[in-house]
Amino acid sequence: MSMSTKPGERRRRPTIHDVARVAGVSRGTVSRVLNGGHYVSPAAADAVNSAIRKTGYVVNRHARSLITGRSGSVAFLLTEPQDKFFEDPNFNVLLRGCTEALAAHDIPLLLMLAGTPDEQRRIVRYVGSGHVDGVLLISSHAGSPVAEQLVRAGVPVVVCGTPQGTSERLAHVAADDRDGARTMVRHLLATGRRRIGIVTGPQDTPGGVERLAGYREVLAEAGLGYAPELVAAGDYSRDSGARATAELLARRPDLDALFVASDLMAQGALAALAEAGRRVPDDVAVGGFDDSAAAVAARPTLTTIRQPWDRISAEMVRLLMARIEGQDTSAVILPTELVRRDSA
Amino acid sequence: MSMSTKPGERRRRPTIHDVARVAGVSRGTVSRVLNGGHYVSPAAADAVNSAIRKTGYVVNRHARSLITGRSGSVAFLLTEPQDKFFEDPNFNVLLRGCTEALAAHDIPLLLMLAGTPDEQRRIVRYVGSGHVDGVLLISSHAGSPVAEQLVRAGVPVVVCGTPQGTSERLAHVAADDRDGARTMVRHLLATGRRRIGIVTGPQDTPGGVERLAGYREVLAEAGLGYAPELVAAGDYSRDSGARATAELLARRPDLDALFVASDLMAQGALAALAEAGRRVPDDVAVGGFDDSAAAVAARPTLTTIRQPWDRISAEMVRLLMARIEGQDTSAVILPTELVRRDSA
DNA sequence: CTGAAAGCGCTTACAG
DNA sequence: CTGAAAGCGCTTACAG
Repeated sequence: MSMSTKPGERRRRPTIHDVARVAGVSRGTVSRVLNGGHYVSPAAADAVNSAIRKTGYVVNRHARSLITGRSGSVAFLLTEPQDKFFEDPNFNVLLRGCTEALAAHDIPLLLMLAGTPDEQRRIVRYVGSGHVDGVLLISSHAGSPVAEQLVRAGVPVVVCGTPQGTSERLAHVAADDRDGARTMVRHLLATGRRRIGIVTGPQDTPGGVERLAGYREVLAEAGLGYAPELVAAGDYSRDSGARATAELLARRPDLDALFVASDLMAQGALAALAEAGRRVPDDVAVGGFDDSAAAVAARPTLTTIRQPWDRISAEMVRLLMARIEGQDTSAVILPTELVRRDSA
Repeated sequence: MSMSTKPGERRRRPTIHDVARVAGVSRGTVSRVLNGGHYVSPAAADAVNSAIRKTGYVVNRHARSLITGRSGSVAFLLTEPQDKFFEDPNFNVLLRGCTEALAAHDIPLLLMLAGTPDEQRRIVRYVGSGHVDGVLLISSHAGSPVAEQLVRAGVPVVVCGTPQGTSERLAHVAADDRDGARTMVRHLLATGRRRIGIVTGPQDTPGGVERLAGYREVLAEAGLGYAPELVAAGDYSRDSGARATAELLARRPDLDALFVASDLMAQGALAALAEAGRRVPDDVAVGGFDDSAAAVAARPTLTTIRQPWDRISAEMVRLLMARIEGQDTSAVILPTELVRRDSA
């Protein structure tokens, strides 16, 4: 169909020069049409557009990026094992939200997975050499060195969740974990519960630490004190929620409520409670966290704390775009909300 | 720490020119060190390497790509709604396999999601303008126009699964679906079953069509003929497997075996059979397809057809690399294998 | 509104 | 082994 393109020989793609020749204008004029058509006569614009169609011209982004210093794309970077995220319904919502927010800027999102140190090296090098304009960094664990490496390389970065330790100055967007936890525990107290256990997230994640802190604050405030045997840790997976709950029941069979630091773990908790013959919420009230798809799918449906994922993703993109433009934006903390369903 | 970098003013990154100056060599020599160090004296190489460290130099990939015509990255492109894939354990395995196979070439994988026509346009434009060297295209549905658009734009593409219709000439890698189906149905026959139903995949997907075809072939070969009321369609989701199975049971309560065209749907089928009070495999034998994590997680564990995902991903990457090098590679069909567990 | 020209940061024959 | 030079395909002041 095309003239003598042997297999193995890539057809030379038309350049701006070919378009200019066909249109009978200079390359500068073609470029002006390509970049918004300002300062171009209608006649010239028409000629160029039809020449573009005739030649099948597509801009060479490497050349453009070399000059503008922009790639026109943004990375959504996961620095943890992929399975964990794909299992988590929050992740889906966040990914979709960011994709949509970027689409409004006509910017494609590139999802990058860097679960192993080896992959992290590769990705940091790739990103650091300019192939994206910025990074939306998703990592449940706080101390990841990737964020700092990227920042040091001069890449605009916005983190999802509150970074801990030295990297506190990173731009980030997060829900108010501690306040959400307080709200839930107050709700459990308000329904008359007094022996309230907690299944926490990992203690090296901000959500793990903050939600536990909120729980302790409210119990102290209610004069109930802190009982270590009412605390068990999960890793945000469904199974870990079941395991931790079984543990708590063994230690404190008189448990009358459970605050579980994620909906997915709460699903596991419900399974463990059913296995142990406890009725929810009659015997044990259960409160989750996230208001993810898992909360609605659970039986009974979960009373939970809503994280505003749509706003989180929108704010992440807004902050990142601002950083890319060179503004020195910092952090956004968003409020949570109690969602009452059947479990508490 | 660095000299007068006001916020909003990006620090000028060191170029090859800076490195050359510090090292006291020409830019050509720096470039040679960067590209493998051939034809460079040890002394010059040392000087360059230490100058790179001193300046914090990182190659500008746009400039490099402009010359080499290569971006050094590959896209893993999904042209369907993301949830569907993330729910599917096969997807995880395929993604990991491709990531690893590319890592051996030191090439980062860029995951791109293009579920909506709008996103597809954006991604096709982005990819077509040269930002990746090739595309691994994942789509359960056959007729996606994305593949042809990419090929027309001159982008090397390898498809997972057998493309249907006009795009048959696309390079692709697939398991032998039809033969796998034949193997499973023969196995069910060998265990004495005679009223064998099937839950198919969507009939606009190659797996949906081919696995049904294999089922029909073996039944014909066994002289059992084809009973339309033994056939129900699912969409590869767990729920659809449950629904289709309930339907079949209503139509043919005397069913004694079920071939379900994916493990995930087979999990749904098991749930529906349990609900209907049927014992598996005593009353109804169940055969799945994929040998995914779902097969081992199911109760009873699933007898299934193993798709060699590790080989599929390895072959996809191999074909794509060959295409990128300009070779005119075509298709690879890989054999499947019966895996016996408890359900049949 | 338009063209000629400089230049983005690299790689790669080409001479030596 | 090394340097000077051309050139990849674009954008963008600069004159007109």
